[in-house]
Amino acid sequence: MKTRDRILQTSLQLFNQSGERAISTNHIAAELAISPGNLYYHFRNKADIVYELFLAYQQQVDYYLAAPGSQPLVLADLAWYLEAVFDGLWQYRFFHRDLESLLDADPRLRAGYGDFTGRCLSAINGIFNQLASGGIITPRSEPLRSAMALNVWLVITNWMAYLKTAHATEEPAVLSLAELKQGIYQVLTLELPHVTPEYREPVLALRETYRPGTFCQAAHQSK
Amino acid sequence: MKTRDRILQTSLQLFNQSGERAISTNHIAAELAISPGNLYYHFRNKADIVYELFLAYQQQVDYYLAAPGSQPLVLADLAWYLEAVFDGLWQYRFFHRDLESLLDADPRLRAGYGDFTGRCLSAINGIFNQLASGGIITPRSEPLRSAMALNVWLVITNWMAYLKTAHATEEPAVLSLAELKQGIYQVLTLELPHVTPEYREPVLALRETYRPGTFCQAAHQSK
DNA sequence: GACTCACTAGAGTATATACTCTAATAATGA
DNA sequence: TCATTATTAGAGTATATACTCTAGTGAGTC
Repeated sequence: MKTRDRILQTSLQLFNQSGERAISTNHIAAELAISPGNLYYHFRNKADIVYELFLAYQQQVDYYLAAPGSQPLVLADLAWYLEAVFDGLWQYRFFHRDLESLLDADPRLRAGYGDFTGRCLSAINGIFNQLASGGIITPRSEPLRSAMALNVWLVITNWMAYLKTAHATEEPAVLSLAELKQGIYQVLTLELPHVTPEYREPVLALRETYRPGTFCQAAHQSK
Repeated sequence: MKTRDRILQTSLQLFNQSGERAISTNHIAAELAISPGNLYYHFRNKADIVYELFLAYQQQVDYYLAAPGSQPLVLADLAWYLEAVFDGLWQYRFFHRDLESLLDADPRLRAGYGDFTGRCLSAINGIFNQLASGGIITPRSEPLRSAMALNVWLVITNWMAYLKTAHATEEPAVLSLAELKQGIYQVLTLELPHVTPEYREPVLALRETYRPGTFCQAAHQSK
Protein backbone atom coordinates (compact mmCIF):
# COMPACT_ATOMS: atom_id res chain seq x y z
CA MET A 1 0.00 0.00 0.00
CA LYS A 2 1.24 3.45 -0.91
CA THR A 3 2.35 5.74 1.90
CA ARG A 4 -0.15 8.36 0.93
CA ASP A 5 -3.03 5.93 1.32
CA ARG A 6 -1.65 4.60 4.57
CA ILE A 7 -1.61 8.16 5.91
CA LEU A 8 -5.26 8.59 5.00
CA GLN A 9 -6.23 5.24 6.47
CA THR A 10 -4.36 5.76 9.73
CA SER A 11 -5.57 9.35 10.07
CA LEU A 12 -9.16 8.18 9.68
CA GLN A 13 -8.67 5.48 12.26
CA LEU A 14 -7.04 7.79 14.80
CA PHE A 15 -9.52 10.60 14.16
CA ASN A 16 -12.43 8.22 14.66
CA GLN A 17 -10.86 6.91 17.83
CA SER A 18 -9.92 10.15 19.56
CA GLY A 19 -11.28 13.01 17.52
CA GLU A 20 -9.41 15.23 15.08
CA ARG A 21 -8.64 17.75 17.81
CA ALA A 22 -6.64 15.27 19.84
CA ILE A 23 -4.65 13.80 16.93
CA SER A 24 -1.67 15.78 15.67
CA THR A 25 0.23 15.19 12.47
CA ASN A 26 3.09 13.95 14.65
CA HIS A 27 0.77 11.36 16.17
CA ILE A 28 -0.18 10.13 12.73
CA ALA A 29 3.44 9.93 11.60
CA ALA A 30 4.43 8.14 14.80
CA GLU A 31 1.62 5.60 14.44
CA LEU A 32 2.79 4.88 10.91
CA ALA A 33 6.45 4.91 11.97
CA ILE A 34 7.29 7.45 9.33
CA SER A 35 8.86 10.88 9.77
CA PRO A 36 6.80 14.09 9.96
CA GLY A 37 8.68 15.29 6.91
CA ASN A 38 7.45 12.29 5.01
CA LEU A 39 3.86 13.02 5.97
CA TYR A 40 4.24 16.62 4.80
CA TYR A 41 5.69 15.44 1.53
CA HIS A 42 2.37 13.74 0.80
CA PHE A 43 0.03 16.37 2.28
CA ARG A 44 0.49 20.11 2.43
CA ASN A 45 -1.17 20.29 5.84
CA LYS A 46 -3.55 18.62 8.25
CA ALA A 47 -6.61 20.25 6.69
CA ASP A 48 -5.75 18.60 3.37
CA ILE A 49 -5.92 15.19 5.01
CA VAL A 50 -9.30 16.02 6.53
CA TYR A 51 -10.56 17.33 3.22
CA GLU A 52 -9.53 14.21 1.35
CA LEU A 53 -11.30 12.10 3.96
CA PHE A 54 -14.39 14.25 3.49
CA LEU A 55 -14.29 13.61 -0.27
CA ALA A 56 -14.26 9.87 0.37
CA TYR A 57 -17.11 10.18 2.88
CA GLN A 58 -19.12 12.27 0.49
CA GLN A 59 -18.53 9.89 -2.37
CA GLN A 60 -19.70 6.93 -0.35
CA VAL A 61 -22.86 8.57 0.98
CA ASP A 62 -23.68 10.08 -2.40
CA TYR A 63 -23.37 6.66 -3.96
CA TYR A 64 -25.67 4.93 -1.50
CA LEU A 65 -28.13 7.76 -1.30
CA ALA A 66 -28.34 8.05 -5.07
CA ALA A 67 -31.70 9.32 -6.20
CA PRO A 68 -34.14 6.42 -6.05
CA GLY A 69 -35.30 7.40 -9.51
CA SER A 70 -39.01 7.20 -10.05
CA GLN A 71 -39.78 3.58 -9.22
CA PRO A 72 -41.77 3.06 -6.02
CA LEU A 73 -39.87 1.75 -3.02
CA VAL A 74 -40.63 -1.28 -0.92
CA LEU A 75 -40.03 -1.60 2.81
CA ALA A 76 -36.74 -3.44 2.37
CA ASP A 77 -35.46 -0.44 0.43
CA LEU A 78 -36.14 1.83 3.38
CA ALA A 79 -34.20 -0.48 5.68
CA TRP A 80 -31.40 -0.65 3.17
CA TYR A 81 -31.13 3.14 2.89
CA LEU A 82 -31.03 3.55 6.64
CA GLU A 83 -28.37 0.87 7.03
CA ALA A 84 -26.29 2.45 4.29
CA VAL A 85 -26.41 5.92 5.80
CA PHE A 86 -25.50 4.70 9.25
CA ASP A 87 -22.65 2.65 7.81
CA GLY A 88 -21.23 5.76 6.21
CA LEU A 89 -21.68 7.72 9.40
CA TRP A 90 -19.84 5.02 11.30
CA GLN A 91 -16.90 4.80 8.93
CA TYR A 92 -16.25 8.54 9.06
CA ARG A 93 -17.62 9.18 12.50
CA PHE A 94 -14.92 11.68 13.47
CA PHE A 95 -16.43 14.04 10.99
CA HIS A 96 -19.60 15.06 12.79
CA ARG A 97 -17.70 15.76 16.00
CA ASP A 98 -16.83 19.46 16.05
CA LEU A 99 -17.63 19.77 12.37
CA GLU A 100 -17.75 23.51 12.93
CA SER A 101 -14.03 23.72 13.66
CA LEU A 102 -13.23 21.62 10.62
CA LEU A 103 -15.22 24.00 8.42
CA ASP A 104 -13.66 27.05 10.07
CA ALA A 105 -10.24 25.70 9.14
CA ASP A 106 -10.97 25.11 5.46
CA PRO A 107 -13.25 27.11 3.16
CA ARG A 108 -13.26 24.34 0.56
CA LEU A 109 -14.65 22.01 3.17
CA ARG A 110 -17.29 24.54 4.21
CA ALA A 111 -18.51 24.93 0.66
CA GLY A 112 -18.33 21.22 -0.06
CA TYR A 113 -20.17 20.30 3.09
CA GLY A 114 -22.95 22.78 2.42
CA ASP A 115 -23.56 21.19 -0.98
CA PHE A 116 -23.29 17.72 0.50
CA THR A 117 -25.99 18.43 3.10
CA GLY A 118 -28.21 19.85 0.41
CA ARG A 119 -27.89 16.69 -1.66
CA CYS A 120 -28.54 14.48 1.37
CA LEU A 121 -31.68 16.41 2.24
CA SER A 122 -33.09 16.22 -1.24
CA ALA A 123 -32.23 12.53 -1.41
CA ILE A 124 -34.18 11.93 1.80
CA ASN A 125 -36.99 14.00 0.40
CA GLY A 126 -36.96 11.92 -2.76
CA ILE A 127 -37.01 8.71 -0.77
CA PHE A 128 -40.07 9.95 1.11
CA ASN A 129 -41.65 10.65 -2.22
CA GLN A 130 -41.03 7.17 -3.58
CA LEU A 131 -42.09 5.58 -0.31
CA ALA A 132 -45.37 7.39 -0.82
CA SER A 133 -45.55 5.98 -4.37
CA GLY A 134 -44.97 2.56 -2.87
CA GLY A 135 -47.90 3.11 -0.56
CA ILE A 136 -45.73 2.92 2.57
CA ILE A 137 -46.12 6.46 3.79
CA THR A 138 -48.94 8.86 3.12
CA PRO A 139 -48.12 11.61 0.62
CA ARG A 140 -47.40 15.00 2.17
CA SER A 141 -47.09 18.51 0.78
CA GLU A 142 -43.64 19.59 -0.36
CA PRO A 143 -42.87 22.01 2.48
CA LEU A 144 -43.84 19.42 5.06
CA ARG A 145 -41.79 16.75 3.34
CA SER A 146 -38.74 19.02 3.36
CA ALA A 147 -39.14 19.79 7.04
CA MET A 148 -39.53 16.09 7.77
CA ALA A 149 -36.42 15.27 5.76
CA LEU A 150 -34.49 17.85 7.74
CA ASN A 151 -35.65 16.33 11.00
CA VAL A 152 -34.52 12.92 9.84
CA TRP A 153 -31.14 14.38 8.97
CA LEU A 154 -30.86 16.12 12.34
CA VAL A 155 -31.65 12.91 14.20
CA ILE A 156 -29.21 10.87 12.12
CA THR A 157 -26.30 13.26 12.46
CA ASN A 158 -26.82 13.86 16.17
CA TRP A 159 -27.51 10.32 17.29
CA MET A 160 -23.85 9.45 17.72
CA ALA A 161 -23.09 12.55 19.77
CA TYR A 162 -26.02 11.64 21.99
CA LEU A 163 -24.69 8.15 22.57
CA LYS A 164 -21.17 9.34 23.33
CA THR A 165 -22.17 12.17 25.62
CA ALA A 166 -25.41 11.36 27.37
CA HIS A 167 -25.23 7.61 27.54
CA ALA A 168 -21.61 6.73 27.90
CA THR A 169 -20.38 5.22 31.12
CA GLU A 170 -16.83 4.63 30.00
CA GLU A 171 -14.17 7.29 29.75
CA PRO A 172 -13.58 8.08 26.99
CA ALA A 173 -16.80 6.86 25.47
CA VAL A 174 -16.50 3.97 23.05
CA LEU A 175 -19.14 2.90 20.64
CA SER A 176 -20.00 -0.07 18.46
CA LEU A 177 -21.62 -0.12 15.06
CA ALA A 178 -24.52 -2.08 16.56
CA GLU A 179 -25.21 0.64 19.14
CA LEU A 180 -24.96 3.30 16.47
CA LYS A 181 -27.59 1.56 14.40
CA GLN A 182 -30.07 1.87 17.19
CA GLY A 183 -30.40 5.34 15.75
CA ILE A 184 -32.51 3.67 13.07
CA TYR A 185 -35.06 3.00 15.79
CA GLN A 186 -35.26 6.75 16.35
CA VAL A 187 -35.59 7.53 12.66
CA LEU A 188 -38.38 5.00 12.27
CA THR A 189 -40.09 6.51 15.33
CA LEU A 190 -39.99 9.78 13.46
CA GLU A 191 -41.59 8.29 10.36
CA LEU A 192 -44.14 6.16 12.16
CA PRO A 193 -46.99 8.70 12.19
CA HIS A 194 -46.68 9.06 8.44
CA VAL A 195 -46.82 5.35 7.66
CA THR A 196 -50.01 4.16 5.98
CA PRO A 197 -52.30 1.93 8.08
CA GLU A 198 -51.58 -1.17 5.99
CA TYR A 199 -47.82 -0.77 6.48
CA ARG A 200 -47.93 0.15 10.14
CA GLU A 201 -47.39 -3.38 11.40
CA PRO A 202 -44.45 -4.20 9.11
CA VAL A 203 -42.75 -0.91 9.94
CA LEU A 204 -43.27 -1.49 13.65
CA ALA A 205 -41.70 -4.92 13.23
CA LEU A 206 -38.73 -3.47 11.37
CA ARG A 207 -38.36 -0.80 14.02
CA GLU A 208 -38.39 -3.43 16.74
CA THR A 209 -35.26 -4.93 15.17
CA TYR A 210 -33.32 -1.86 16.21
CA ARG A 211 -34.80 -1.36 19.65
CA PRO A 212 -32.10 -0.19 22.11
CA GLY A 213 -31.00 -3.07 24.27
CA THR A 214 -31.55 -5.51 21.45
CA PHE A 215 -28.13 -6.51 20.22
CA CYS A 216 -29.07 -8.68 17.30
CA GLN A 217 -28.42 -6.82 14.11
CA ALA A 218 -30.21 -8.68 11.38
CA ALA A 219 -28.71 -8.10 7.98
CA HIS A 220 -31.12 -6.00 5.98
CA GLN A 221 -30.07 -6.50 2.43
CA SER A 222 -31.85 -5.82 -0.77
CA LYS A 223 -31.28 -3.88 -3.95
CA MET B 1 -18.28 43.06 39.46
CA LYS B 2 -15.91 40.54 40.98
CA THR B 3 -13.01 39.34 38.86
CA ARG B 4 -14.12 35.76 39.22
CA ASP B 5 -17.50 36.56 37.71
CA ARG B 6 -15.96 38.65 35.00
CA ILE B 7 -13.78 35.68 34.04
CA LEU B 8 -16.87 33.48 33.75
CA GLN B 9 -18.77 36.07 31.77
CA THR B 10 -15.94 36.77 29.34
CA SER B 11 -15.11 33.10 28.93
CA LEU B 12 -18.72 32.39 28.05
CA GLN B 13 -18.77 35.20 25.54
CA LEU B 14 -15.53 34.17 23.86
CA PHE B 15 -16.43 30.48 23.90
CA ASN B 16 -19.78 31.23 22.29
CA GLN B 17 -18.09 33.39 19.71
CA SER B 18 -15.23 31.15 18.65
CA GLY B 19 -15.64 27.80 20.38
CA GLU B 20 -13.86 26.53 23.46
CA ARG B 21 -11.16 24.93 21.34
CA ALA B 22 -10.02 28.23 19.88
CA ILE B 23 -10.04 30.21 23.13
CA SER B 24 -7.06 29.78 25.45
CA THR B 25 -6.82 30.94 29.03
CA ASN B 26 -4.38 33.57 27.80
CA HIS B 27 -7.01 34.87 25.40
CA ILE B 28 -9.48 35.20 28.23
CA ALA B 29 -6.99 37.00 30.44
CA ALA B 30 -5.99 39.31 27.59
CA GLU B 31 -9.61 40.18 26.82
CA LEU B 32 -10.13 41.08 30.48
CA ALA B 33 -6.78 42.88 30.64
CA ILE B 34 -5.73 40.82 33.62
CA SER B 35 -2.69 38.60 34.02
CA PRO B 36 -2.79 34.83 33.42
CA GLY B 37 -1.66 34.42 37.02
CA ASN B 38 -4.72 36.31 38.15
CA LEU B 39 -6.99 34.03 36.16
CA TYR B 40 -5.35 30.97 37.69
CA TYR B 41 -5.77 32.45 41.13
CA HIS B 42 -9.53 32.25 40.61
CA PHE B 43 -9.72 28.97 38.68
CA ARG B 44 -7.52 25.93 39.00
CA ASN B 45 -7.69 25.27 35.28
CA LYS B 46 -9.66 25.79 32.10
CA ALA B 47 -11.87 22.77 32.70
CA ASP B 48 -13.04 24.34 35.97
CA ILE B 49 -14.27 27.38 34.08
CA VAL B 50 -16.14 25.18 31.63
CA TYR B 51 -17.61 23.15 34.46
CA GLU B 52 -18.86 26.20 36.27
CA LEU B 53 -20.47 27.46 33.07
CA PHE B 54 -22.13 24.08 32.71
CA LEU B 55 -23.57 24.36 36.21
CA ALA B 56 -25.11 27.70 35.33
CA TYR B 57 -26.48 26.31 32.05
CA GLN B 58 -27.90 23.32 33.84
CA GLN B 59 -29.50 25.43 36.54
CA GLN B 60 -31.19 27.66 34.01
CA VAL B 61 -32.57 24.85 31.88
CA ASP B 62 -33.63 22.85 34.92
CA TYR B 63 -35.49 25.87 36.21
CA TYR B 64 -37.40 26.52 33.01
CA LEU B 65 -38.01 22.88 32.26
CA ALA B 66 -39.27 22.20 35.77
CA ALA B 67 -41.81 19.41 35.85
CA PRO B 68 -45.12 20.84 34.69
CA GLY B 69 -46.72 19.15 37.66
CA SER B 70 -50.04 17.54 36.94
CA GLN B 71 -52.10 20.42 35.60
CA PRO B 72 -52.95 20.21 31.91
CA LEU B 73 -51.03 22.50 29.58
CA VAL B 74 -52.39 24.98 27.10
CA LEU B 75 -50.84 25.86 23.75
CA ALA B 76 -49.16 28.99 25.08
CA ASP B 77 -47.32 26.79 27.57
CA LEU B 78 -45.87 24.73 24.75
CA ALA B 79 -44.63 27.86 23.02
CA TRP B 80 -43.21 29.11 26.28
CA TYR B 81 -41.30 25.89 26.94
CA LEU B 82 -39.83 25.89 23.47
CA GLU B 83 -38.77 29.52 23.73
CA ALA B 84 -37.19 28.89 27.11
CA VAL B 85 -35.17 25.90 25.95
CA PHE B 86 -33.90 27.70 22.87
CA ASP B 87 -32.99 30.71 24.99
CA GLY B 88 -30.87 28.51 27.23
CA LEU B 89 -29.29 26.85 24.24
CA TRP B 90 -28.45 30.24 22.81
CA GLN B 91 -26.91 31.62 25.97
CA TYR B 92 -24.56 28.65 26.36
CA ARG B 93 -24.27 27.74 22.73
CA PHE B 94 -20.56 26.92 22.90
CA PHE B 95 -21.48 23.92 24.95
CA HIS B 96 -23.00 21.66 22.31
CA ARG B 97 -20.09 22.24 19.97
CA ASP B 98 -17.62 19.39 20.50
CA LEU B 99 -19.31 18.44 23.75
CA GLU B 100 -17.46 15.16 23.48
CA SER B 101 -14.08 16.79 24.01
CA LEU B 102 -15.39 18.75 26.96
CA LEU B 103 -16.61 15.54 28.59
CA ASP B 104 -13.36 13.74 27.81
CA ALA B 105 -11.49 16.47 29.66
CA ASP B 106 -13.56 16.35 32.86
CA PRO B 107 -15.20 13.30 34.45
CA ARG B 108 -17.38 15.50 36.66
CA LEU B 109 -18.78 17.12 33.56
CA ARG B 110 -19.40 13.74 31.93
CA ALA B 111 -21.37 12.51 34.93
CA GLY B 112 -23.21 15.78 35.37
CA TYR B 113 -24.14 15.99 31.72
CA GLY B 114 -25.47 12.44 31.67
CA ASP B 115 -27.82 13.27 34.54
CA PHE B 116 -28.76 16.56 32.94
CA THR B 117 -29.79 14.90 29.69
CA GLY B 118 -31.81 12.37 31.62
CA ARG B 119 -33.71 15.12 33.40
CA CYS B 120 -34.33 17.01 30.17
CA LEU B 121 -35.69 13.91 28.48
CA SER B 122 -38.08 13.12 31.30
CA ALA B 123 -39.16 16.76 31.42
CA ILE B 124 -40.01 16.64 27.72
CA ASN B 125 -41.78 13.37 28.31
CA GLY B 126 -43.77 14.95 31.14
CA ILE B 127 -44.68 17.92 28.98
CA PHE B 128 -46.00 15.55 26.31
CA ASN B 129 -48.04 13.91 29.01
CA GLN B 130 -49.60 17.14 30.18
CA LEU B 131 -50.17 18.32 26.63
CA ALA B 132 -52.18 15.14 26.21
CA SER B 133 -54.14 16.00 29.37
CA GLY B 134 -54.77 19.39 27.87
CA GLY B 135 -56.18 17.74 24.76
CA ILE B 136 -53.48 19.18 22.53
CA ILE B 137 -51.74 15.99 21.53
CA THR B 138 -53.16 12.51 21.46
CA PRO B 139 -51.98 10.26 24.32
CA ARG B 140 -49.30 7.74 23.36
CA SER B 141 -47.83 4.69 25.06
CA GLU B 142 -44.88 5.28 27.34
CA PRO B 143 -42.18 3.76 25.12
CA LEU B 144 -43.36 5.77 22.15
CA ARG B 145 -43.48 8.95 24.22
CA SER B 146 -39.89 8.41 25.36
CA ALA B 147 -38.68 7.83 21.83
CA MET B 148 -40.52 10.97 20.71
CA ALA B 149 -38.98 12.98 23.53
CA LEU B 150 -35.54 11.78 22.51
CA ASN B 151 -36.16 12.85 18.92
CA VAL B 152 -37.21 16.28 20.12
CA TRP B 153 -34.02 16.51 22.14
CA LEU B 154 -31.89 15.41 19.19
CA VAL B 155 -33.45 18.01 16.92
CA ILE B 156 -33.08 20.77 19.50
CA THR B 157 -29.45 20.08 20.32
CA ASN B 158 -28.41 19.60 16.70
CA TRP B 159 -30.26 22.48 15.14
CA MET B 160 -27.54 25.01 15.83
CA ALA B 161 -24.79 22.83 14.40
CA TYR B 162 -26.91 22.44 11.29
CA LEU B 163 -27.29 26.18 10.89
CA LYS B 164 -23.59 26.83 11.40
CA THR B 165 -22.33 24.08 9.15
CA ALA B 166 -24.82 23.41 6.39
CA HIS B 167 -26.38 26.81 5.97
CA ALA B 168 -23.69 29.31 6.73
CA THR B 169 -22.36 31.47 3.99
CA GLU B 170 -20.08 33.58 6.13
CA GLU B 171 -16.73 32.46 7.44
CA PRO B 172 -16.77 31.82 10.30
CA ALA B 173 -20.50 31.27 10.57
CA VAL B 174 -22.39 33.72 12.73
CA LEU B 175 -25.84 33.22 14.07
CA SER B 176 -28.65 35.24 15.58
CA LEU B 177 -31.09 34.23 18.26
CA ALA B 178 -33.91 34.71 15.75
CA GLU B 179 -32.37 32.22 13.32
CA LEU B 180 -31.77 29.79 16.14
CA LYS B 181 -35.40 29.91 17.11
CA GLN B 182 -36.39 28.69 13.68
CA GLY B 183 -35.51 25.36 15.23
CA ILE B 184 -38.89 25.62 16.94
CA TYR B 185 -40.41 25.22 13.51
CA GLN B 186 -38.64 21.89 13.22
CA VAL B 187 -39.73 20.75 16.65
CA LEU B 188 -43.34 21.61 15.91
CA THR B 189 -43.04 19.75 12.61
CA LEU B 190 -42.01 16.77 14.68
CA GLU B 191 -45.02 17.06 16.96
CA LEU B 192 -47.54 17.89 14.27
CA PRO B 193 -48.70 14.32 13.54
CA HIS B 194 -49.49 13.83 17.20
CA VAL B 195 -51.59 16.96 17.56
CA THR B 196 -55.33 16.37 18.04
CA PRO B 197 -57.58 17.42 15.13
CA GLU B 198 -59.12 20.32 17.07
CA TYR B 199 -55.68 21.77 17.84
CA ARG B 200 -54.16 21.20 14.45
CA GLU B 201 -54.97 24.66 13.12
CA PRO B 202 -53.68 26.60 16.15
CA VAL B 203 -50.46 24.56 16.21
CA LEU B 204 -49.97 25.14 12.49
CA ALA B 205 -50.42 28.85 13.12
CA LEU B 206 -47.90 28.82 15.94
CA ARG B 207 -45.48 26.87 13.78
CA GLU B 208 -45.87 29.40 10.99
CA THR B 209 -44.50 32.06 13.36
CA TYR B 210 -41.12 30.35 13.25
CA ARG B 211 -40.98 29.49 9.57
CA PRO B 212 -37.46 29.95 8.22
CA GLY B 213 -37.22 33.15 6.25
CA THR B 214 -39.73 34.83 8.52
CA PHE B 215 -37.79 37.26 10.64
CA CYS B 216 -40.50 38.53 12.92
CA GLN B 217 -40.13 36.91 16.27
CA ALA B 218 -43.37 37.49 18.15
CA ALA B 219 -42.93 37.40 21.88
CA HIS B 220 -44.54 34.26 23.16
CA GLN B 221 -45.06 34.95 26.80
CA SER B 222 -47.28 33.25 29.30
CA LYS B 223 -46.91 31.58 32.66
C1' DG C 1 27.85 4.94 -14.85
C1' DA C 2 25.78 9.18 -14.54
C1' DC C 3 21.27 11.15 -14.01
C1' DT C 4 16.69 11.71 -12.58
C1' DC C 5 13.09 11.67 -9.47
C1' DA C 6 9.76 9.90 -6.30
C1' DC C 7 10.18 9.18 -1.68
C1' DT C 8 11.99 9.29 3.12
C1' DA C 9 14.53 10.49 7.57
C1' DG C 10 15.24 13.39 11.12
C1' DA C 11 16.64 17.40 13.17
C1' DG C 12 14.88 21.80 13.77
C1' DT C 13 11.73 26.29 14.11
C1' DA C 14 8.38 29.50 15.49
C1' DT C 15 4.53 29.76 18.06
C1' DA C 16 0.98 28.58 21.24
C1' DT C 17 -0.86 26.38 25.22
C1' DA C 18 -1.94 25.38 29.92
C1' DC C 19 -0.19 26.50 33.89
C1' DT C 20 3.35 28.11 37.92
C1' DC C 21 6.03 31.10 40.82
C1' DT C 22 7.37 35.04 43.23
C1' DA C 23 6.73 39.30 44.66
C1' DA C 24 4.05 43.10 45.17
C1' DT C 25 -0.22 45.62 46.31
C1' DA C 26 -4.91 46.36 48.16
C1' DA C 27 -8.38 45.36 51.52
C1' DT C 28 -9.69 43.99 56.14
C1' DG C 29 -10.04 43.44 60.82
C1' DA C 30 -8.04 43.60 65.71
C1' DT D 1 -1.36 50.50 63.72
C1' DC D 2 -0.04 46.44 62.04
C1' DA D 3 -0.57 41.96 60.72
C1' DT D 4 -3.16 38.99 57.96
C1' DT D 5 -5.47 37.77 54.03
C1' DA D 6 -7.23 38.39 49.33
C1' DT D 7 -5.99 39.75 45.04
C1' DT D 8 -3.06 40.93 41.28
C1' DA D 9 0.99 41.46 37.91
C1' DG D 10 4.16 39.60 35.14
C1' DA D 11 7.85 36.92 33.97
C1' DG D 12 8.69 32.27 33.18
C1' DT D 13 8.35 26.87 32.21
C1' DA D 14 7.58 22.59 30.09
C1' DT D 15 5.37 20.70 26.45
C1' DA D 16 2.96 20.33 22.20
C1' DT D 17 1.73 21.68 17.60
C1' DA D 18 1.87 22.45 12.76
C1' DC D 19 5.12 22.66 9.68
C1' DT D 20 10.09 23.31 7.24
C1' DC D 21 14.62 22.23 5.59
C1' DT D 22 18.39 19.67 4.21
C1' DA D 23 20.34 15.70 3.06
C1' DG D 24 19.97 11.84 1.58
C1' DT D 25 18.26 6.67 -0.53
C1' DG D 26 17.02 3.54 -3.93
C1' DA D 27 14.75 2.21 -8.14
C1' DG D 28 14.60 3.00 -12.80
C1' DT D 29 16.53 5.02 -17.48
C1' DC D 30 19.58 6.43 -21.15
